[in-house]
Amino acid sequence: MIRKKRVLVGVSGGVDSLAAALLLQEQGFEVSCVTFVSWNKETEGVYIPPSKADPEEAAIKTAELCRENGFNHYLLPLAKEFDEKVIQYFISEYLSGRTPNICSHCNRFFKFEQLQIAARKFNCEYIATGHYANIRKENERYVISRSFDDWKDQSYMLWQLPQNILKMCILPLGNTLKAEVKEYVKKQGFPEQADQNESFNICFIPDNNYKEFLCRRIRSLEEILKNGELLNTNGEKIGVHDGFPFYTIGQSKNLITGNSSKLYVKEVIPHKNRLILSSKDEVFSSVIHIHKINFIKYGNLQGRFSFWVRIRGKDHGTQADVCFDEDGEAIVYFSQPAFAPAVGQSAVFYEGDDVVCGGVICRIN
RNA sequence: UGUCCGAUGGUGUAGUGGCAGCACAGCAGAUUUUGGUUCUGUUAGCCUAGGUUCGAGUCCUAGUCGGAUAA
Repeated sequence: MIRKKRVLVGVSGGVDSLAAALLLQEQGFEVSCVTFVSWNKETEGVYIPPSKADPEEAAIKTAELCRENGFNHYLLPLAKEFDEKVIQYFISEYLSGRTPNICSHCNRFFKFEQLQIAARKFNCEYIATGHYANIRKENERYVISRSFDDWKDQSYMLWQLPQNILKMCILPLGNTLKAEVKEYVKKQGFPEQADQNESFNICFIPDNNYKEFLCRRIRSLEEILKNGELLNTNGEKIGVHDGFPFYTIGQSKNLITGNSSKLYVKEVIPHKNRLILSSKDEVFSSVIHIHKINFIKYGNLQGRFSFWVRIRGKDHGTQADVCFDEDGEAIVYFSQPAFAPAVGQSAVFYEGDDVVCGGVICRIN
């Protein structure tokens, strides 16, 4: 008898990863599941509101659910790794005046990497998640492309994945609509999971207050940085702010200026704890620089190309000319100015539905 | 000191003697595997004391505060 192919599915307790596991089982895989406990009550700075489930308890419930359905299930406590790879990065980026694309970073340096490590350990040749995107092999390369469900597409968050991970990665939901996934999970006998709310926001900041998180994590941060200057584009002081890490380019919330029209953060100047504000028109940029490029569809590109570029998750994209240089950096010339590209965010390049490559925005012109 | 001008939510402003509006900020929802954006809803105000009037943010008088100006 031919041995079934083994796949390790990262399950969070939500609908999508559960659907992925069930679908793979239907397709004839031997399915094992793993749940990471990325933080717990003791993790510094993480506050779990009373309304939210304790991550350890939630993981145990997920484990029970999987085992009841005949899956192997492994529970991995990875709070230390998560802290080192994800939370530290998050903090240091904000303290440097950048805006980290934390999900994208986590997928690369924590989630998929740990899945790969666990797969080796548990003797699985494939890994899988409930992400909405597709992976196919073409010309000896593994190519990520947009999901069939245009609205749910998560290919933007996966651009950093290296070929050796993509090679062993299966995304079973790439050709399915979210509504179908919910229906499927319900039919399989999990109505409770099917009706769960979408996960959203930064996962380790359940109340979505990242300012409070930073302040809990770094003692007296607020005290040191309060009363920073708000300047207009003429260099005139028009107010004060709570500290540069709590703002990002394009932001208009939480700016008390007394100005009668809406103002947006145009520039963050960390060493002076200063924010430059302007009207919305002035926050558009035509040229951005990117680094830390990861090539997906083709190997190293050199020279000038025309691609669609997305600079945030829910961005339909902008046509742009991209010039790659020899140092692994690139300059992006948008055909139409893009609103509020922020240093630290991901720029992902598409050719049709395919992800060509991505990079981290390092400079705005 | 005289004269003139002004005072309306936290901020900036509209308001023929007839229901005090608008914008920005704030707050609350919606949306969202990142930040942010966007959308919807909502809190909150006539400097004080008199007077005229059926009725005063509006007209009159005085005061308080702010600005301008003259010596």
